[in-house]
Amino acid sequence: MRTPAEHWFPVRHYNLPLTLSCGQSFRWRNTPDGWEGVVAGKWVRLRPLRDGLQAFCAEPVSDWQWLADYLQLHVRLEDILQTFPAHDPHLQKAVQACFGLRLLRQEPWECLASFILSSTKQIPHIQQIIECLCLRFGAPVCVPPGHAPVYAFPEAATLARAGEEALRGCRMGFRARALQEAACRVAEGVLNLESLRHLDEAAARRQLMSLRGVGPKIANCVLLFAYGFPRAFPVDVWVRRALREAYFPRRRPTPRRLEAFIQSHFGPHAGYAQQYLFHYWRTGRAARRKIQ
DNA sequence: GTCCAGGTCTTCC
DNA sequence: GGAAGACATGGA
Repeated sequence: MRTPAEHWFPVRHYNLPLTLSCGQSFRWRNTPDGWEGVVAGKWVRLRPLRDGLQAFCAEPVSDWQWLADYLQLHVRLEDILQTFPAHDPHLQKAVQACFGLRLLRQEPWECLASFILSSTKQIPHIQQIIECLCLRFGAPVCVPPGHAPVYAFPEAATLARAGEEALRGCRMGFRARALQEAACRVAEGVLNLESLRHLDEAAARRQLMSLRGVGPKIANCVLLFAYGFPRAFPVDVWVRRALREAYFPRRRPTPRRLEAFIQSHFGPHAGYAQQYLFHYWRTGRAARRKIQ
């Protein structure tokens, strides 16, 4: 009989619901008992509790560092926020509205595969596709007694073997080809995702963009959410909208000028700023227009 | 029925 | 180098 494990992490300024639901990861579910997901192959339930987070696992855990790393609990949010431009009312409003939003440090393969599936899809659809993928191809993980079965994110080798047609069965459409090819490259070791940790940002981006279906946006998502490159700045439809409305209301900047603006304006933690703008624009646009 | 979604690739000028 | 269209699917 395995004994479940419980742990309390002290941390301040950590908005757990926002962090787990803001579109950087896709497998967390809000249940009456807390937020449930799979990290490092383990089923986890998380709850905000006092000045910290309470974690619950179905198996014994001797060392919780893997979860602290995933949640980036050592990061002092105030240190990051103070690097943001002081005179930027748009970003300041976004920070106020989304205070406590954090960036996670995800497993590279799951992050890469998830964002390959994200192109021109709404977040709920991405979640549906990934759930289907885990159900069909993922290994079962240990859950509490009586809990519905939960599956890990599938290994690259499993998806490589499954083939494109089987992947299409998860309703991912044309993205199946890119996912299957990426799975093959990773499974064969042609692309070594672990080795990217030792490269600089530009070199790691080039490696990721060598994959079909991975352009600058998806590469930047992986650089930011899985490898923690703090300046990586994914520009999707919402962030492009935010940048145009807030900083370029009159004329559209060239891609080169936009890139220069991003890196000079948002500073060393541009990626964090991006996530605040993304979530603020995506969720609060209608309400914000009423105020203006 | 039409539009749009955490894009990318190809073609064409 | 940049604009336009194709690519699948589902929800609003």
